[in-house]
Amino acid sequence: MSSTSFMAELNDQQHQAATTTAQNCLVLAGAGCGKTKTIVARAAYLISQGIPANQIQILTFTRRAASEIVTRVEQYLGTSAQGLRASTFHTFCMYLLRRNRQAFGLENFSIIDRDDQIMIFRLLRGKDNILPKAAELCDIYSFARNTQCKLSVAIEKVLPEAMEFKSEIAEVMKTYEQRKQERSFLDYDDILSIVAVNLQSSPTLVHWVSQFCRVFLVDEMQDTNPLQWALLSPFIGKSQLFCVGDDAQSIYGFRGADFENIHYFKDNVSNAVIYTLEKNYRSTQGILDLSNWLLDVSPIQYDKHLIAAKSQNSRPHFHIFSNEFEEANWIAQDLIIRKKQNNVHWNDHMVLVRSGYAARHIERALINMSVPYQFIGGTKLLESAHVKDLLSMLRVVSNTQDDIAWMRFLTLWDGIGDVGASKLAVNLIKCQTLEECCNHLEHHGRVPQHVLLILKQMSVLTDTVVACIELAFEALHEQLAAKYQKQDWSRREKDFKLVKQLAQKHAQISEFLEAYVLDPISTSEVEQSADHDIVTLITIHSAKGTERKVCYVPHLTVNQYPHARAQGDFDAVEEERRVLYVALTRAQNELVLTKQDLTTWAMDQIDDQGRPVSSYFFNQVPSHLLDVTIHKRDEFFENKKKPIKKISFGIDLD
DNA sequence: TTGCGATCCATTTTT
DNA sequence: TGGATCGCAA
Repeated sequence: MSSTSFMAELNDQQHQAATTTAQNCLVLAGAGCGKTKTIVARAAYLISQGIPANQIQILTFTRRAASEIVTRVEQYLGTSAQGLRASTFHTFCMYLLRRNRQAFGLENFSIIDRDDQIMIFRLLRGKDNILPKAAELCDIYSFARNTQCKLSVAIEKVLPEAMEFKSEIAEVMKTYEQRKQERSFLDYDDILSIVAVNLQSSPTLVHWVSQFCRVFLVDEMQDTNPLQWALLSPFIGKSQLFCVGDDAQSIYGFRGADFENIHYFKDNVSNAVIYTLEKNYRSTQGILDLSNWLLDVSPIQYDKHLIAAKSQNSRPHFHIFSNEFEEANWIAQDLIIRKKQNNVHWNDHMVLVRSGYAARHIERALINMSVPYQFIGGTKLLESAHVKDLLSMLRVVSNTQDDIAWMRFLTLWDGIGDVGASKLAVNLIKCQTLEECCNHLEHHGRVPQHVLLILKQMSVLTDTVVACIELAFEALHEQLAAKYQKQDWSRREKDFKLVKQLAQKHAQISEFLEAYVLDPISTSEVEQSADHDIVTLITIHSAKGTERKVCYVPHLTVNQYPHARAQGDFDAVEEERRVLYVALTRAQNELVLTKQDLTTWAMDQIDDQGRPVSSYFFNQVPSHLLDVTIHKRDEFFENKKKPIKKISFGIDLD
């Protein structure tokens, strides 16, 4: 498609935004109103106006959104958009850091992921049980970094009950930062922070960046947190800012995003022009009616009322089962029936879940019934324990100072536990070369000879990543097989093939490691090539920006929407509402909701004083918005095709 | 100190 | 369901 015919597809509002002459602007757009399309169109327009594609930087919040945009750009603009960059904030910052390490005061560094962070916190925290768990400390720390707030504020927000240990927590945080400094570790937040801090203090640096980033196109603006804003704000007046967002889809509060941020845009950017996109091209009116209703009953005024451009209509279906097993099986079966009867593609179907945990039930059913699927948002290939074990060898080869990797590697061997490993690691990071490290370990005697030999071999092969992975596998496979024998080793073993496959694209170990800390890739994404016709199982957070003809939203029970953990916290419950809103608005033609509880509605939970502390979003859903089907337990077992009776649901508010 | 077995436990979301 | 944690023996 040529870019001119692509521009012709836009409606007036989209066209106006895409061709604006404003230096800075904010596009407020509801779900399905063509946000991504407008961003792509903006890029096309700027290119047609003579701005080189490689001076346009698209920023997104998640990797998935970034790759979605890349696909759309390729689809619509083809080669004319070559050189256009679309990346997450993190990848963008890494790009800057790599291009000019000195400017950011960096020599060597290793990027550590959340697991590594947790490991450090675990070491620092010790075994005494008073302090919050390592993972919780990690969350508090990260929240404080992302919102640029005081520790006490972060504790209050993330884990209020930990307030009494504030001074101890502060001590741990201080040591954590020292430790990172000593080892040249950068955590996720450091990547953004280093860039932001340097940009703010150096106009030269801002100027340098703005030369190849004349335009920033920012997607999902509502999810930007103060740290990310600090990254963008130095460019006000230097580069163009074109930001797109929807406050009703703000679901990253836990990462420090405030859904009202977007409303402050005008205050922060003096000459900003605001555009609004209101027409929804994605869904049927029935789907939008339910979505609109969900926002309407919120105490927060979202002031959103999506209107469908589509004329065809269909009400969402709500299927109720007696247990989650039947719920999951029914979904798998329904997928099969649709595929057979309607001759549709698996591709047109998506199952949206709240968490990786929730996906398991569905996954099992899909596997049992042989429905081909990919799961996006679960445990990532390069985050799985066995792969990290293997990568720990590459890490120490790449950086002998990486004590976290040393510990992971050392604890694999018999006779070395936590304590022994950390003592050894202290000595190992004093060594200058890997050779020295190996000698030290040889002397110690617990790590097998042949493994040390392989380690030495790897050190001369740092620019042959695949060979290193093969060597590492040779060194570890026996030990790993024993370690994971009870946790389906045979399946895990296959993952190493995928790792090798990924490694082929990379020349240097360090580069390979760096790339995959930021993009650990879900296992099924590697296995299944993108054009495969398969069902997508996805977490709602990963699903922003995607759409399918038929969407299933299971687990619509009490304590799931809103989630039990959010109960009693007004902001958290409202964020849950937006999460559900995002899920509902993914569907183009059909929306199928399910839950596993035969009671048609539930009581609001009541506290000691009889005040409601939580509610279930679907408690008062007007009956005309949904078609409800109740599946009795025995029906499923007796005869799957037996007609099911329809009843009305909830209170009719008409 | 390690490593195993037993018991308990709760189970968001992403870079 | 499996993951984290605890207690105990070697």
